[in-house]
Amino acid sequence: MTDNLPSRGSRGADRTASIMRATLDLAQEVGYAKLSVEGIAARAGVGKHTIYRRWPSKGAVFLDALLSSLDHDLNFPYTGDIVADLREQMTNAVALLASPPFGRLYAALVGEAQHDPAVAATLYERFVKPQIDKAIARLKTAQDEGQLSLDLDLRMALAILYGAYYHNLLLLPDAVSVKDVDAVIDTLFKIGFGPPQGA
Amino acid sequence: MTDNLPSRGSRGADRTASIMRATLDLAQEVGYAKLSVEGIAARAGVGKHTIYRRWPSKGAVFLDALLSSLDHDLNFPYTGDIVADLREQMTNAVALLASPPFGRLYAALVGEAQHDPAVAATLYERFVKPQIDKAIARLKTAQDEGQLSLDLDLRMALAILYGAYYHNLLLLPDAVSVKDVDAVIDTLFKIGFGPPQGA
Amino acid sequence: MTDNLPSRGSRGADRTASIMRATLDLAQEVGYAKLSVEGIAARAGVGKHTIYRRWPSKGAVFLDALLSSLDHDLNFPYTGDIVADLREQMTNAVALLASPPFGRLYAALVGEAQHDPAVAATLYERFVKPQIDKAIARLKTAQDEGQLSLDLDLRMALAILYGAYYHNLLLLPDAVSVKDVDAVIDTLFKIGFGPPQGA
Amino acid sequence: MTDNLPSRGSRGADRTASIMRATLDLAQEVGYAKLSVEGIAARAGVGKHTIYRRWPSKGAVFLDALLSSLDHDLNFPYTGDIVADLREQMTNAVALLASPPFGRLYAALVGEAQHDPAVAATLYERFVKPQIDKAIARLKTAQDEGQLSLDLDLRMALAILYGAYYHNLLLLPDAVSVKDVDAVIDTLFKIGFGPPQGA
DNA sequence: AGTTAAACGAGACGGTACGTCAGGTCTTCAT
DNA sequence: ATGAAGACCTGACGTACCGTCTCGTTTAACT
Repeated sequence: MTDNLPSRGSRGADRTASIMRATLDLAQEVGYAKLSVEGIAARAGVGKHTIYRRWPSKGAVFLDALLSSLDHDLNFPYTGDIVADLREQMTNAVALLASPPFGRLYAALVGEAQHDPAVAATLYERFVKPQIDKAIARLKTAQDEGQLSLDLDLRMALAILYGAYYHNLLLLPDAVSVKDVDAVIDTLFKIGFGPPQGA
Repeated sequence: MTDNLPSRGSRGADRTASIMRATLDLAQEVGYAKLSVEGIAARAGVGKHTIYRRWPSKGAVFLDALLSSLDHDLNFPYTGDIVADLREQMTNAVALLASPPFGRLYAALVGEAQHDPAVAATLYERFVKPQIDKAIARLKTAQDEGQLSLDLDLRMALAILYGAYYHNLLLLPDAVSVKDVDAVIDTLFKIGFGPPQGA
Repeated sequence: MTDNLPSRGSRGADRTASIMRATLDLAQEVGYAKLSVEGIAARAGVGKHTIYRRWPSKGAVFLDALLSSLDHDLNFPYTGDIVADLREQMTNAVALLASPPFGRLYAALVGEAQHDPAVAATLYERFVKPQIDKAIARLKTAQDEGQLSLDLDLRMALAILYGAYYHNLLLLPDAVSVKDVDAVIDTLFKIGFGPPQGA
Repeated sequence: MTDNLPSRGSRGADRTASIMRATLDLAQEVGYAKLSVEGIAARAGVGKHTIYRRWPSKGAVFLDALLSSLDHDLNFPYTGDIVADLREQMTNAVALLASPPFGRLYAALVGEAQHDPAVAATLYERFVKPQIDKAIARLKTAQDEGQLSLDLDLRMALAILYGAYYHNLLLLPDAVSVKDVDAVIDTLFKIGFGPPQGA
């Protein structure tokens, strides 16, 4: 969606940038629910059609605005220690996605994806799947190196690792903290769900 | 919300029931996004005001309709085996919340909660928190019985257990299956995230 | 169109009145071409839908507003002298339809009727035909009384009598004057189109 | 307006012709009300700017298209008999302006003139005034020859002669017929509005 | 023949208004 | 005196054209 710029010139890019900015600004000011294409257009000093020419819905604009704004580095490091690397990446991810102002906005985006299949598809293709692929690749390497059980279903492992974050972000009233990452990783890698060791 | 029935008589209950039914029917037919109070009123043969008198928003009606429709038993059994009991309850829960037609509707409800704080609060109070409390109680019992590590943060453990389901329901395009419950429980209780046992 | 008031109460009449007033005011201020339903609604302090509920187009609102505002007496007197009676009625009519502010507005209405068949039909039914019928009746009486030739096609005679006014109003840049009525009547009844009498 | 061709070459004339044709075609297909500069440009295979370079508004394009298409001979013959000559010219004029497809289009043009002063001015200068001037000249000759009363106000006489046609074209639902010309001329020149001759 | 400047098609652009839909409030009437 | 019906104001929707403005591309006149 970002790349359907008109091939004609650089005007398109300028408009796009101001629309993205206006979208984020407004979303933070009034919340996603009260965001409107009309409002974005007015704030960006742009005709409504200029928005509809590029995006099919308010959700799509918002998705682009949010994703392009958090184009930070969420890649996995490789130190040879899968636990340390996971902790590092997840801490970065949660710091980005759970801290103001992006936490509520990202939650709103995931929420909108439940109502709009197009947003869901784009969110998956543009953000979720790439992140999953990178994570799976790192886990696979660790598994090959003997750091993870060969019986581990990596996709399920990933859902478990990240699931706690989504569970808390989307269902609990309290904000998610980066410290929760440590709790998750310690629980999964050190403590375990089984009965006490000494038993 | 269900209980602010008019004290006058039993007519209120009838209206409420027909509104709930109309809401669910419409939600399944056109999807949550295209649901409207206007449509619900028309379908239920009821004035709009009769709905607004009871609920503050379409999300609230939908929440009531959905929760009251899945008023099934999601309690935890007690057989003395925490793994078996968790498996039993989670299987029931996922069977209910992930299978058609409730899967997408429940996802839509969680999605709406991201946009509407009132819905979020009600969903939490009426459904999420009670379920969490019951789960925590069961886990606590297991911990006291020595079936779970004393180091386990039960709230985090719960987020991990259920998180995988929410992660997959809300982010992945594929439907969630009850078989995933077994995978989660096996992964957490049997396989573990650590290096292979024999290592 | 005026009478499709809701049978429910008197609110409708109030809204209708304020819409009519706003329409006329705006039409005089900015001209018919720049009149808009949106503008009328804003000026009348009314939702657009309240207008669309009653009228199908801006032309229809304008027609109602204009016709109901000039609900003056355009009936024919009966003094026994057809020439005097025609002069009287036509003078009244032209004084109303040709003088500010109604002259240009009435011309605009006739103009709109050329673009919108619904406006044309309503204008004809509500205004043109009733006026024609009254005029024909008066002319018929005069014919029966021997004041008009029996060979006279009354419908054509009427078109000729009034035609000059419409010709000048719609085609000439200059304003139409009530004095033109005398000229028309004198030309038709006194001077005639034939060669000079003495010839 | 037709003659502000580019001094550069003959391309301009080609474009103008295709624009005129597209305008008339579209006007007949969808009616004047739904005509748009955008539609004309698309139909003519021409950029919008090419139209705006030549004409200030859709009304102006339409006026040019219509007038240049009916560039027939509406001049007055001179046989020495004013009644015959008037009958001849008016029959030609009405045959042109009242018969399909030009009748409704010409009415639409007169209608548009009521909304757009520029169209009104151009219509007057380019069509109405020249026709009036020719008619006045012919009437003046007849008056000088003793075929018309010296008391006759020729401008008013003209308005009366043509007025019936405009009255019927613009106000009545029925189509105007060339036979009406005979009725008008017979009424004015033979029958007269006065009382029966024998009286 | 090569250069240059206009006219050109295409269509993006900021706007205005369209006609529709739903939100949430308020009034009327029937039961 | 409760509730169905629905009028009402508001605000946003997504669309259609407006008239202006670049874009590159012909195209014809003038070097």
